[in-house]
Amino acid sequence: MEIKRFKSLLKQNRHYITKPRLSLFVILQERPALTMQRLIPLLPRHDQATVYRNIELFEQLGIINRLRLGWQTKIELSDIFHHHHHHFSCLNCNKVLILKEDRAIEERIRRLTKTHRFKAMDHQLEIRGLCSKCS
Amino acid sequence: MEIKRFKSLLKQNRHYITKPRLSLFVILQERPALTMQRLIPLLPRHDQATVYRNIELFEQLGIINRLRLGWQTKIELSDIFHHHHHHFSCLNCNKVLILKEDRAIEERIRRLTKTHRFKAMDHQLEIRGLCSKCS
DNA sequence: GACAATTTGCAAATTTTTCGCAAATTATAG
DNA sequence: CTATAATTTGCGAAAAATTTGCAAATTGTC
Repeated sequence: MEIKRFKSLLKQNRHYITKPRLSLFVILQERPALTMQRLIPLLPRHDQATVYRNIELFEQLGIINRLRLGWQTKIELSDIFHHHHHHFSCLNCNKVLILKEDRAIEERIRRLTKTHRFKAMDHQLEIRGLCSKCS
Repeated sequence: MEIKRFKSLLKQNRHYITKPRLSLFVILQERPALTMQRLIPLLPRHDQATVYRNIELFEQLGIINRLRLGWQTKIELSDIFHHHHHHFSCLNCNKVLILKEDRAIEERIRRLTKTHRFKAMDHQLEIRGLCSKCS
């Protein structure tokens, strides 16, 4: 269960396990990349300030990533909780398609970071264009 | 001169070549990825509404890209005007390093999009972590 | 269960982005 | 070069998005 790891991640960092945090996590698990505007109404029992504060916290803890996909900034669970993947976003219909991780690319990235002496923590690849329906 | 191509791109799309647009373009050429907050004060002779409107226009025309680099959303000229490249951003000092394009990755991406029947227009890769100074 | 610490919800403030419109600027035609 | 038509700008104001302060509620610890 991912939720277990979520909880222990909070504990490890001395944050409380609260209802708003749990619901937020569950929603993020169920849905693909979401904008803030879509996310907030999905948590009607909690204040939007709470959502903002927890999204901020989750980002700091590496639980989520904020990505610019197409024209919008969206939020999604990070690789710790989802399988690592890349995105294809359609500039016309705004849909996002998940591309599963590609060995060759991953390997190449690992090399690159080594050469440059970075300590890479994660990476994201977005391909933008038109999906099969829109082109 | 890039500025020539910039102008003809505007013309092609029946937009006027105006002073605010020219200064905006020049600034974007001179600087690496910028946030809106940094960009606006760099154009003190023009209203921020004008900057917003033109950034919006530039994005539609593909002149710029908005990227989420590290914790911030930044703006930079697109591949049409810069050499295609990728980003490494440091989560500690917020600096962004440019990684020049990598043949292997590019090739792999081309394959991927073919397989999925996307019409890919561009793509971006961001590697996040700690730079050599911060790690 | 009691106590201490953190978090929440709410209202209000702040920041960011957008809008309407008159005046200025730009392109086009003569 | 000038007149005309169309677009864009600057400004103030509005709207939207995000953050803050603080009392009350919730959570973790003993």
